[in-house]
Amino acid sequence: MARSKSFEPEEKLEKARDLFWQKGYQATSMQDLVDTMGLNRGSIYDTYGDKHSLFLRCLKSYADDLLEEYVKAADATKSPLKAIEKIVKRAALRTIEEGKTCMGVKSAFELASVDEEVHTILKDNTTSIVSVLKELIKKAQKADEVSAKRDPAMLANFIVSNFTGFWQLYLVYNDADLVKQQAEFLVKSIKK
Amino acid sequence: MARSKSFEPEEKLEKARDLFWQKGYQATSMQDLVDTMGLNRGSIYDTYGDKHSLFLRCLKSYADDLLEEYVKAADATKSPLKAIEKIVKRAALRTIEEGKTCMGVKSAFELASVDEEVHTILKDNTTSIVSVLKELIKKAQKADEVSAKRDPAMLANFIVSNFTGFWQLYLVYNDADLVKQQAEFLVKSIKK
DNA sequence: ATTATTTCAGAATGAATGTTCCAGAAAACG
DNA sequence: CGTTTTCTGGAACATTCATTCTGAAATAAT
Repeated sequence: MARSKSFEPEEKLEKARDLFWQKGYQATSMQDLVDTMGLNRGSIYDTYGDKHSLFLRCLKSYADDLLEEYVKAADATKSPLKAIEKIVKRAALRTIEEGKTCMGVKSAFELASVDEEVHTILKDNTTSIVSVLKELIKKAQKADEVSAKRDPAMLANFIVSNFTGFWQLYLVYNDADLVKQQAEFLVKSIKK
Repeated sequence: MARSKSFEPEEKLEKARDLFWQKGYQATSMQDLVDTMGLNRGSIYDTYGDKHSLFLRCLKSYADDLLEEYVKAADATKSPLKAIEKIVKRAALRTIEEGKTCMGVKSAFELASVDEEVHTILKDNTTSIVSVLKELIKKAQKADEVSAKRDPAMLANFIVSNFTGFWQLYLVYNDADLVKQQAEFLVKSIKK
């Protein structure tokens, strides 16, 4: 019988994901991937297909993890407004602490306009995250923590689009306090 | 005597800028530039230097034009709050109407973390635009159109970072109404 | 041990890349 | 006209790229 696979595909995928995440799609070469994944060229092509397929799997995995984090944060807290606050603060912290710009945002601006598959992944993911926030906002409105006059979908999109703003500000200014300040004001804007 | 230059460097630069703007830096090849600028390879290298120098000139020209637009919009209106509103609505319209994502935002996410010169251009430009908004906010506060409690610099950054959010939302959803809605809410957030 | 399959290192391929270079045509002015 | 410079098309060059292929070593079950 045959020799069995000796590496963990998911584990190697994570290394690829981190590399794409850091460098972007185009700037990452197959040689970079061979070096970073510690895998043979042939093994990569056998297991994941070509560079583009590999990237899609990485992006999908990133998006799934991200969504899961939001879902968990939404569940973990009693007060819906507190949950929103927690999510916003968490987003600001990720911006500051992760050494590299959100893979979703980066990929959106690099590829979403020319790569239909990338666009679909990002659109679905954004929609899911917006949806989580929308439900929280509805709950917050019922609990009278957020003005009922506001459209929940609109607010949810506002929050998510502000996260992209966090990344851009931090990319340009490298100023952690500035991002925290923005996050605080975002929460204030939602409340009233 | 010598033959004089038969093309207008600034006019050709504009074509290069539009191409970089649409495709991004890495995805634009010298061959693309030769085709689009309608110029010989040698002429491009003679006049603008290599690809990277050409890109920097394009980005600088884009950034300068953008800043000028903001300055004009800030001057043209009597009421400072109306000027801010105008600028925000204008940003939303640009997002919707221009066929391509803001060159500054795109370049930021593609290059700002690895290209010091790009980073400097974008940082300076952002600072200038934030500064224009900051002055408007100060005036609006004196005219009692905006709460004096808020830090003008913080609000100015909030506005600019929301513009990036506009681009991201439109990139993902292609929904003009959504962006307009976001712009309206942004203005509301500033006022109170 | 034999056989089947996966691993690996790296060569080979073919296309695309940025850049330089060259020869000739075009233009401006004496 | 003759000289000088800039234009052009395109060849040339050296890299780099994604991808495929080769061949041998490693592994696992018969």
